[in-house]
Amino acid sequence: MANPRSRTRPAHTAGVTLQQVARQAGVSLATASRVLHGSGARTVGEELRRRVEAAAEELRYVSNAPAQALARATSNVVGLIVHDVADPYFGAIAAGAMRAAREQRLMVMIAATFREPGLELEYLRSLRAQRARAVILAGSGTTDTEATERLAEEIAGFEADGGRVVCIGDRGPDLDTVAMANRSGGGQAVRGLWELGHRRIGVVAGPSELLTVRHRLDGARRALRGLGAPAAPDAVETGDFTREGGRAAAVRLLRARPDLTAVLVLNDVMAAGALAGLRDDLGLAVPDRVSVVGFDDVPFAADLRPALTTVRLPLEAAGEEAVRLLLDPSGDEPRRVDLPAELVLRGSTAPAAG
Amino acid sequence: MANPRSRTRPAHTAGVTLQQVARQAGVSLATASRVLHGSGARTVGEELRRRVEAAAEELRYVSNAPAQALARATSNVVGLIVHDVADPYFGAIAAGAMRAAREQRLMVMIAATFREPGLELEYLRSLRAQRARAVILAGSGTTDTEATERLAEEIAGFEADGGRVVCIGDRGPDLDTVAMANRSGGGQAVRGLWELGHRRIGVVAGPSELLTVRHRLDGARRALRGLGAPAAPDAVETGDFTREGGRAAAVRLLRARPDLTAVLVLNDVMAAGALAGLRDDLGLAVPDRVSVVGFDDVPFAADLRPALTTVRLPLEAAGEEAVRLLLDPSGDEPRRVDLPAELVLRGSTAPAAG
DNA sequence: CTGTTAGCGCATTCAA
DNA sequence: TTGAATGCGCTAACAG
Repeated sequence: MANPRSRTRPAHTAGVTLQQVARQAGVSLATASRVLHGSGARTVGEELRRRVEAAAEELRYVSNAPAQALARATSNVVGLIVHDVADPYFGAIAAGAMRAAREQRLMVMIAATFREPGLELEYLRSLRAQRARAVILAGSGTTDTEATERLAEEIAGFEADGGRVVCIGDRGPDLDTVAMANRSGGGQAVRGLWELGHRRIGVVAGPSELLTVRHRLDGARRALRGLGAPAAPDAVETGDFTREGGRAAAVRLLRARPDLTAVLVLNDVMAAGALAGLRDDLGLAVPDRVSVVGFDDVPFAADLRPALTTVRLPLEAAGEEAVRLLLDPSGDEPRRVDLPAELVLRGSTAPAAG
Repeated sequence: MANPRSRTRPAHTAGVTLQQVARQAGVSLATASRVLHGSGARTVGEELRRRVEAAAEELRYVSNAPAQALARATSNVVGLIVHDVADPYFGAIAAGAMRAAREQRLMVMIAATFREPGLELEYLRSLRAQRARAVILAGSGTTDTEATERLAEEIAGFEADGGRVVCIGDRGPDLDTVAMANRSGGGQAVRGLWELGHRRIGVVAGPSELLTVRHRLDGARRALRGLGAPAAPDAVETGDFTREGGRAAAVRLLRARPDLTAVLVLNDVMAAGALAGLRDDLGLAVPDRVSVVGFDDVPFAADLRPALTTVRLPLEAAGEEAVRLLLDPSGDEPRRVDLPAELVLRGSTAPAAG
């Protein structure tokens, strides 16, 4: 029954330690530490350096990050809290963050809340326990003041311990944040439709407690008002930030307001669902009967048919910037990086009929 | 210039330690440890327990995971190495893994190699340094024996230290693996096309050094042979596992072999590109002129137009199973979980013309 | 340039 | 049930 190369192993056969490497190289622990983990400064002689390196190689030494973290009181781990890694929006942000992290030799610990409200707090706490050097809050803020309050406390605690926090999207004035132009994007979308002749424009929105949704919607409304749009009762339907949520909301919207000639959907994943709903559930042609604009410009947006006109957000760049902010030692002032939005016209929009 | 709530902070104001909690509660360090981190066993009296909990709460104690990891010689961190988090294939796997990790109260450290060959090894090493309790290798294995060899060594070392490794997709007979039915899927795709009357079937493949590609292709070829397909020179074009790679390869393929009536594209992301290439670059109607089958059934596959017929793989389940294997203490025998593939017929395939 | 020493925060024997 | 003591692997003064 025994394998040639047996896979049995006690909990932890322990690994090779720095001490062992030092002994083997005939130097002190400190010297071994200096050559193997020393911060650049060539403060060790050629000969000893060589011996330590040889010993490490020979013994297949692997450093112990937790021990280092303990001794140094700081780690090279950064946390990234998202709603859902499978969502292309967060996938793109995560990709950007990981690319930047690689350059800085940081490891990324990702936590997904799966949109469960309390989990963000819980994960921030876990990341704090891990002594992550910093945490990126990639998900949207919320109008739930109670939750926001508690999160703020946790953030303050984390920062008091020397950790850093960067938010993607506004969460509060005294936090470092990378802000994408959600308001401006909402405005651009509406103006784009307006220029195509659309006057009755509806909106399919995500959960109204999300700040991101609020901002996008706000931008759209402001633009509408600025354009002198009829002060009709708002044509806004809300759904989950998912494909099915978008589908259902779009169907509801156009059933209630068949006079609409255009719909702004506040995220591409929902827009994919909206396109399906309009076509399959309602038999409405896009863009001939109704134009559709999405938000985010996730990778598949251009592959939908009709190709989705959408507000492009620099998602990967946001992830990269967040990591950059993390490392850039800040003074007393909170930092802020603003990233632009840009309307990308594709096939899902057309001039208003009539 | 100073802020009301000043954001200045020394490198690490240190956090509250267990020792402090113990002192505040008037108990020993050991007792505090037992109530706050104790493994279930109610080994501490009501009274003391209460006092410790109160002190922890009051002091806002946050445990120090690196210190625990050091003392216990084991952590609650698992690593997940993928090619690209923004790729929906890996996004889905990651989502499954994170869901399972949550149930087990594990933290997930994700590393993305961005398809750079050497990085997998490097990250495995880093994860080993982090003393991750286990690592999931989600990317495909390779035919590069040199690299495979070195990776195997690293894995062996990691396991010798008590770490566990699970591969998604075959990498070797003595490794725990979650295998998705790539061969079977390739066969099903071909048989599906055959039943629709297609006899001249081409393949758009990913990088030929990837085992995943090999297996899918192998399954397709086997099926073709079994069906008595003409032993024509292979109609296979290779490209990157990306949208653009798929587009270019599909265009090349149909330029070289305009007689083909169907194309199997070995992954959905490439298939999206292929659809675009056939339509926009070559003006070939799908499915009327040529049928297209993808692989994976990523979320957007059904939203492409025509909706993509594809081989569905249980991606999320694979991620979940991998975590499950990780925790399930194994005996000496390597484990293996086989997950099925299933052809999903949608609009991108049609009966062969003529 | 190199070695000695004293912790980092915690889990865990071992005694009491 | 509780506490005292030891060490996990490493870094960072501090001395030489």
